[in-house]
Amino acid sequence: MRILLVEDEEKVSRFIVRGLVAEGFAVDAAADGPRGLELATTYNYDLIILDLMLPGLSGTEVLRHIRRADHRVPILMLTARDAVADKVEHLEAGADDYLTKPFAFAELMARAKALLRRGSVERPNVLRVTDLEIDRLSQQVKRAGRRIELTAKEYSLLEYLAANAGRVLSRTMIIDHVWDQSFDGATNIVDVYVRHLRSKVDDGHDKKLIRTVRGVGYRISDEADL
Amino acid sequence: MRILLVEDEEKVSRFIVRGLVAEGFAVDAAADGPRGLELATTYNYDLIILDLMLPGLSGTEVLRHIRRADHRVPILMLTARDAVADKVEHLEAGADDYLTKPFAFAELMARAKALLRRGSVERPNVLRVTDLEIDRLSQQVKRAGRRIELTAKEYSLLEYLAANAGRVLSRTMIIDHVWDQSFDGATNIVDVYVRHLRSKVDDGHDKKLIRTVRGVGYRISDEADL
DNA sequence: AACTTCCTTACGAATTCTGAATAGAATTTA
DNA sequence: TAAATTCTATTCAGAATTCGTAAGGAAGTT
Repeated sequence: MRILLVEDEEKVSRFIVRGLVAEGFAVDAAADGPRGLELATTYNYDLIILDLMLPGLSGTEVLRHIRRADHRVPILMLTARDAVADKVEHLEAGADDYLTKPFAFAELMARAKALLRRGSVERPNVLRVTDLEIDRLSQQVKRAGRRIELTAKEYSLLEYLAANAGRVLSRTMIIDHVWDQSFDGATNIVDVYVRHLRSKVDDGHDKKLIRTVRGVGYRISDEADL
Repeated sequence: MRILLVEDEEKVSRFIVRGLVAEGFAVDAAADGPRGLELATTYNYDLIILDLMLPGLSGTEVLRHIRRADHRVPILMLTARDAVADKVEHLEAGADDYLTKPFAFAELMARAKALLRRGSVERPNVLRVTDLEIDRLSQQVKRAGRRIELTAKEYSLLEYLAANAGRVLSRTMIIDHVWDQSFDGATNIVDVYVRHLRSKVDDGHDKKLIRTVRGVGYRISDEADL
């Protein structure tokens, strides 16, 4: 899951980014409006968190531009406490929810998750592929009942594969979801991490779950062949 | 434990805030009705202390709005009036208890604690993690029967971890809960306090209770591995 | 002044991330 | 079929990040 944060106050930005990353999201941060708009229109985010008061280009304008480009990405606005009148305006302009500063991070997280849930058909908390079990809340993974220790990136990749079990995911799509914008060029990072995952998830098991689809990408699946 | 105080008289407000903070609560104060209502509906408080006579929006109205939003948070009303009729009216409107000014702080505290206890099916006064015991009322901590002296911050951190035993808490969540928001995202204050706690709680014991979950945060747990 | 508490800073250690290099497998072409 | 080509697997080492810890300063208290 990839999130864009557009926030000029560096302290606040770092604070939020840190929390989101710990929750397992890939986060891009922009410190001003133009940069935020550029990122928003260049990449596909699952959620955009947008501060209203920005230098360069106001959050309001960024919001309008994004919506004009017909991006349906959920947008969570951050507003100053006294801008009550603004709220209505922005919600009409296409924001999906708002939060007044200062706010507790847990509150931001709750609203963000609510927005992320909204669009998706159903977001089960536990993913299962045969004897592989992924608990999204605690970010814990088991295979055949045994706990598997994964790093943040490994978990993020496995979750993405498992959430799309049966479908082939290209390296590009994988990078897009699991890594942040710094990965544009040619890299074999996906291959390397698939290797890591296989050694932890498949090695020692008869049934291999992570499969290569030559020329396309990777797929996790319990089915014999698709 | 988080308390919202809505009180316009600054002297009274400061007096109460100071007392509550000394008792170990995290307190937000609002000086008028609209601000109080906004805070009340935005965050989850464990208790709201609400003055009846407020500028902007009366306490009565704030009370109704909160209840209309179906918040079940306990509400303790403060008023200078002594009219029995009012009491009934407000209790019917959803207030849980009532205190007439002037009052002794001890009495406010007693009623507040009573209200906090009442709703707290899942907020036991004593937290236990194996041989670690945390008494929330006296704020006393024991490990293996031996008393442990903690500073206010240390206690607050430990209590938060123990209240969420088994769950991983991110640094951001911890800062949010134990410190004020708007902390520089780059600080390692949590790490430092975890260190303090470990030296007092875990050092000298075979079983380490406070665990690091790399890339995510910290967790207190007695289970071998979760 | 001595002590306590809170917080920052700094730096080494440990772990994770990443790109590159090489080996190997599958597919296509000759 | 053999060779060439394309794609994937695996390993490894340095970069980057994260974590643990010590030391010390600021502010308040005794």
